[in-house]
Amino acid sequence: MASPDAVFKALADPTRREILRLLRSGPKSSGDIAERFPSAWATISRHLAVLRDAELVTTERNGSSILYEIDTTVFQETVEHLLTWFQPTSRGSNAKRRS
Amino acid sequence: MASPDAVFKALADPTRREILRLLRSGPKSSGDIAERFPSAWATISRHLAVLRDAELVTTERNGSSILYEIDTTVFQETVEHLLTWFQPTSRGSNAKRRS
DNA sequence: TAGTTAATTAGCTTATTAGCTAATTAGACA
DNA sequence: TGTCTAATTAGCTAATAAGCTAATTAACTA
Repeated sequence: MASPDAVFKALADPTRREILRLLRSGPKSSGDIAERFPSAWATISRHLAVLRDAELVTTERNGSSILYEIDTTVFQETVEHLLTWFQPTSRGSNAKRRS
Repeated sequence: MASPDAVFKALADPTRREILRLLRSGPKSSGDIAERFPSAWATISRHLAVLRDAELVTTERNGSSILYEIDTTVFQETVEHLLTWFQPTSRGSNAKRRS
């Protein structure tokens, strides 16, 4: 399981968020992704490795290329993680009440 | 409005996430927060500044001290931001269909 | 097997950030 | 005003990460 650290760090970079955005329309190869960004292919490749370490994407070989696919599992866990911060513990006397 | 960049970067540090966790039980002063962490007060102070820049906390002076309070607004926006990544755009021919 | 294409890794530079101690600011209040 | 206390900012070091080009790996195909 990916650590929250890895996930938030991965999401902290705008290029990586753009890559994820791009992958919403379906799996793409490293080269396909790279050519839509001004950065060098090697740079994109490293971004992809970061996303994979964070388990935000999965890979699968398809003939001569490798397809990157968005994995929503970790997104869901992250959202749940964030949701736990929403409501105060409500044990403290200065916790605000819902109206 | 805080940028997603600032928000995710702020959340990427475990100490800052711990601080937010602590603030769930109610507003606390910089000193109160600092004494629960092994890091120096100045270090915690900088973490608090990062959280404030990301608009994850708000501050309010209370007598001789400054109270930090968690602000759930940006959390909500962030969750919504993440939710938009959940479902594929479903416009692409290789987007998976829901079963 | 040799060559070609796809992709990653190596090795470097530059920029950012976490941590520290010391110095400084900002209020509160006698 | 002068002095205490709370908190931040300054200035430093070490670690991390993004960017590049060049070198290397991995797999397909003639």
